[in-house]
Amino acid sequence: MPAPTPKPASPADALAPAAPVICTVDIVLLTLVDAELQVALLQRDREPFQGALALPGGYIHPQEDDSAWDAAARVLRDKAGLPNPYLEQLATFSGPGRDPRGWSLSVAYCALVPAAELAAPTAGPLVLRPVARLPSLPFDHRAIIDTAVARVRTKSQYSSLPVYLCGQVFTLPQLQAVYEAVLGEPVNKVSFRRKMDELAMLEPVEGAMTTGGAHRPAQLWRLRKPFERRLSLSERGLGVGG
Amino acid sequence: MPAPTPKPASPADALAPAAPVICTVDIVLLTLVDAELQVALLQRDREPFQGALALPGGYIHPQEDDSAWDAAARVLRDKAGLPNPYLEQLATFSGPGRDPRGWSLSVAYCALVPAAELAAPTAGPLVLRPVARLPSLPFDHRAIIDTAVARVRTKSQYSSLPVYLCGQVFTLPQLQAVYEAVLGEPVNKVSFRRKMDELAMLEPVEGAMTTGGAHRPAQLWRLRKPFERRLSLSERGLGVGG
DNA sequence: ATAATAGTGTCTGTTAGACATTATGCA
DNA sequence: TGCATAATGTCTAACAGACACTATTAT
Repeated sequence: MPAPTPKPASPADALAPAAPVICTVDIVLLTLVDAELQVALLQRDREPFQGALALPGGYIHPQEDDSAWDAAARVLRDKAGLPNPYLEQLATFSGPGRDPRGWSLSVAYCALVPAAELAAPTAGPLVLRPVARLPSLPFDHRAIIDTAVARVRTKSQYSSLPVYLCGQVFTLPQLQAVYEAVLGEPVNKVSFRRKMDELAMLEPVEGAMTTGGAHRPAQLWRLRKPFERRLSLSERGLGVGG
Repeated sequence: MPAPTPKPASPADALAPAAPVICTVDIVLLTLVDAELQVALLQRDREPFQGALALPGGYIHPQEDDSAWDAAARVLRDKAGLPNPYLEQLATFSGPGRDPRGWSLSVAYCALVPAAELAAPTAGPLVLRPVARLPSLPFDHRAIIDTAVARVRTKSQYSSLPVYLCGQVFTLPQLQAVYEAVLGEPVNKVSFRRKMDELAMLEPVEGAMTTGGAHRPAQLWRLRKPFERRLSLSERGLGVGG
C-alpha cells in the first residue's frame, strides 16, 4: 500500500461514523395554475443560499418527528399552512456535494394540492413557478423537481393521482382538463369517462351542477370516501403514450 | 402552557438537531431459486440483534461514500461479493422505534441477481429464504422486504426487470418461467413473445442453442447493450392482472 | 417413428379511440 | 330558436389470449 489516503478505513462499522450526516426533508409541492404544473418555492431565510428561491424543507427533528414523513408534514404545515395535503415519498437524494455544509441526505416528498388552497392567506409566502420554466435553484432542487414531475406524469397515466389537484367537487370536463394538463397531451373523452367509471372512485354530488355559460351544465362529482387518501389504480392505464 | 414537556421547541432550525440521526442503508437482495423469489439474509455479527438473520446493510460512510447508492453498492461488494449488480433505490424507512439504538433512517435498495452469482464462493455467508415464508426479522426488515417484493411484482408487469434474475444468456421459455415465478401466475406464451419483441431489448446469440432433452432446442438470447443497465418499459404491460 | 418442447399462424373476444348523436341550459 | 357545451351511442382498429399447428432435436 502507498501513502495514507484521506479515506480512513472504516473500523468495521463498530461505531457510527465520526462525520454526521445532515438529514433533511424537501417537499415538491405541485399545483395547477393556468393549465400548467407549478411548483411552490420559498425564499430561504438563512445560509446557505440565503434569499434564493428553493424547495420548502428542513431538518428532520428526531425529538418531535415520528418519521421522515412526519417531518415533511410538519414543514408543510408550518411553512405552507397545509394541515393535511396529499403527500407521498418520492426518493432520497444524498452525497457530499449537494449541500455546502457537508455530506447531506434529503428525503424528498411530493405533495399535490388544489391551487385554491395555496391562494389562502394561511399559505404563507410561497411562490409558484411553472415546472417547465424553472429558475436556477440551489442544492440539487432542480433534479428533485424533475424527478417529482416525471413521477407524477407516469403515475397519472394509470391512477387517480390528478384528482388531488382538484377541489372537493369538480366536473368531469374539469377533471379531464387536469389530466390533460398533467400529461401534456389531449385525452379521448369517451375513453376517459370509461376509465373514471372503471376506477370507481367518484360519486355524483346530487342536485348540483356548475353554472357558467349558455350551455348544458355539467354533473358535479367528488371522491368516494375509500379513495380520499388512497389512489385508485387502473390496470391498463389511460391509453395515452408514455 | 402546562409543565415543560420532553419535546423541546426547535430553535428555528438554526443548528442541526442535537440528537443525531442514525443513517444506514439496507439491501433487499432478491434472486430466484426453485422458481421462487428468495431474499438474501445475513447473520448479524454485532448488537443489536447479534446472531439474528437480517438484511445486509450498514452505516453510510460520508468519508468514503459519494451517495447512499454508493454505500449500498459498497455493502453489496463487501458482504456479498457482488461488484456490479442491478441496484435501485426502493424507499426510505425512518423513525424512533425501528432501531433500539435511537432515531434511525435507512435508505433501502433493491438488488436483483441471478442465483448462479450467489452460489459463487465469493458470495460470502449469505442465506437465502423464500419471501413467501420469511422468518421473524429484526428492525422493520419484514416491511422493507414486503415493499421490495411488491415493487418488483408491479414493475415486472410492464418492464424488463426480471431479466436481471437471468444470467447473461437465456432462452425465451426460461425467461417466461422467470416472469411467471415473479408474477406468481402463468403468462400467455404468444403474448409474452410479442411483448419481448416489442420491448426490443433482446438480441439472439448466434448459433447457440440450449441442449437438454429429446426435443427441439431453444434459441439463446441476451440483453442488447443499451438495456444492460436500463429497463425497457412497455406502455400497456404484459396483460397479467395486478 | 415417437416424444417432447420450441416456435408460429390464426381466430376471437376485449379494449380504446373516432365520430356522430342526443341532452340541456342560456341568450 | 339557436348556440355552446355535456353526455352518450356506435363503429372500427388495435390488442391480448386461446388454440392449433408446424419445427426440430434425441431416443
